[in-house]
Amino acid sequence: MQEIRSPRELARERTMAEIMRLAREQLASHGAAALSLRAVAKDLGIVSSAVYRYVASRDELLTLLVVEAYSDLGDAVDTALKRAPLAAEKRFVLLARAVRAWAIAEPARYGLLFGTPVPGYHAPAGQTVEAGTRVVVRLMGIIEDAWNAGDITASPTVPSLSPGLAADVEALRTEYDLNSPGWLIARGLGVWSALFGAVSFEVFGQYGPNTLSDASELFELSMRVLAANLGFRG
Amino acid sequence: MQEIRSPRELARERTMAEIMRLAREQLASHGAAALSLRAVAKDLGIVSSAVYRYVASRDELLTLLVVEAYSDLGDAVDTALKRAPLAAEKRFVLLARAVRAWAIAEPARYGLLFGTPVPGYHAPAGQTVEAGTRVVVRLMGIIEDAWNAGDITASPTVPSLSPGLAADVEALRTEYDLNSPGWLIARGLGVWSALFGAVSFEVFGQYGPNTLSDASELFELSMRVLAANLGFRG
DNA sequence: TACAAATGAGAGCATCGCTCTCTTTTGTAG
DNA sequence: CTACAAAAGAGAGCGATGCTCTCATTTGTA
Repeated sequence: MQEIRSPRELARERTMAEIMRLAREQLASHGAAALSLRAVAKDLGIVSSAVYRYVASRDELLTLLVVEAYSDLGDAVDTALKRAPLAAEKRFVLLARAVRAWAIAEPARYGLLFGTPVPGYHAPAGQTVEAGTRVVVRLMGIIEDAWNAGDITASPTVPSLSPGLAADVEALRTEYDLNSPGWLIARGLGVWSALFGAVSFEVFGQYGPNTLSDASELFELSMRVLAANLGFRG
Repeated sequence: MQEIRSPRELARERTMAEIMRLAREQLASHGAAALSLRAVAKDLGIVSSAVYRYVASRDELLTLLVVEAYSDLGDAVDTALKRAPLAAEKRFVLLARAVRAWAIAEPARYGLLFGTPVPGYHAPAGQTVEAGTRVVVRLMGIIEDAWNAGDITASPTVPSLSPGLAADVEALRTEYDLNSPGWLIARGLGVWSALFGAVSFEVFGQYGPNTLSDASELFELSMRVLAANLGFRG
């Protein structure tokens, strides 16, 4: 299945990869909203208008960065779960740690994915949505496996769902072919947002300047509480 | 304590308030990073350089908006808790709903507070930090009252804290004069971040385009789970 | 080798934050 | 009531930004 690539295509791909690399650098050093096509062109040794031969607009470059970042985050999570132990709680904690570690290592790219939507920019539905679901799909997979293995204790509280939520969850269940009960899926969504809430607070500095000397310990505790919310059998 | 205000001061305050109003409008319509001093000046019927008589820089205007937004959010929470019932869980849910309602009504200002830090902008420690603590102080107050009233059941899981976290929590306890045990305070911090995680996911559209027809029901469920994490007695 | 496509250069437009100088308004002190 | 100083606004200008247009050059290939 080796695609035949002409020298032209190869050169184009190299330049494109270089543009992405420089854009990633700028993103990391100056932040998402300060990403400048002119600066990328200058770093590339190219005049600003020439970069439009490769990227249609600044927004398109942002979209490429978003998709790439989602992909890298998904890869980081997959790698962490690659040869992980079977216990659901442990797998959940590994997933959570992988998200946190990636976010701390790449705060600007994390902010691009989970921070304020950049002004005027709307992600084209198709490309980004699929890439963005990898983490939650993995999370749901862990929950699903635990449920099927009987490793989830019965719902401690609030087992019944309101009708609208029940319908939404039912749609998710059919779309992703899930076997878990509705209340578990709904809790999974809540745990999902709570996980990213903890990571965002830490990465975005919401805990304040001097309140936490070691946020990782609070994170570990919170993840254990979230795991308990899912009813994972100890 | 009526300050004597000269006509000059009054005119200045009026203009300043007008600048803030127009800035708030721009923030809402075009997003935080697109906030433009020149556009504010134009809306005000003033040339761009004249606005620098009132605001030293774009960053200073952003700081003013941040402080004002924190203040409004704090007011919204305080109002919701004003004549609230005494049950801790109910008070917690009221606080959570107030945060969510404010965030949905003012997504751009919410993003200014809890989204990606704006590029190059660093909040001056003094002004913003104090304003930013009002919600978590209220949350801790609810927890504290419940604990003192004996309305919190013993820690279901993970009662002991790792040493670093224990030290951080101890510092918080003395600073805010809290009586609650360390594990409860730590859980409060986790619930705090989880609450804002849920709100951010909804406001920033992280749940995806078609996954939730009514996010409020998922929110209600998640808040009940978080309340249970705090051990509030039903 | 000759041609066409791909690529780059350069000028230009409207916008931005911000600084500088100059003019006008405005409150107030004498 | 008038004269003056302080405050406020006007305008030009600097170095940026995203993006478009036209023109020149490079480059693979037929």
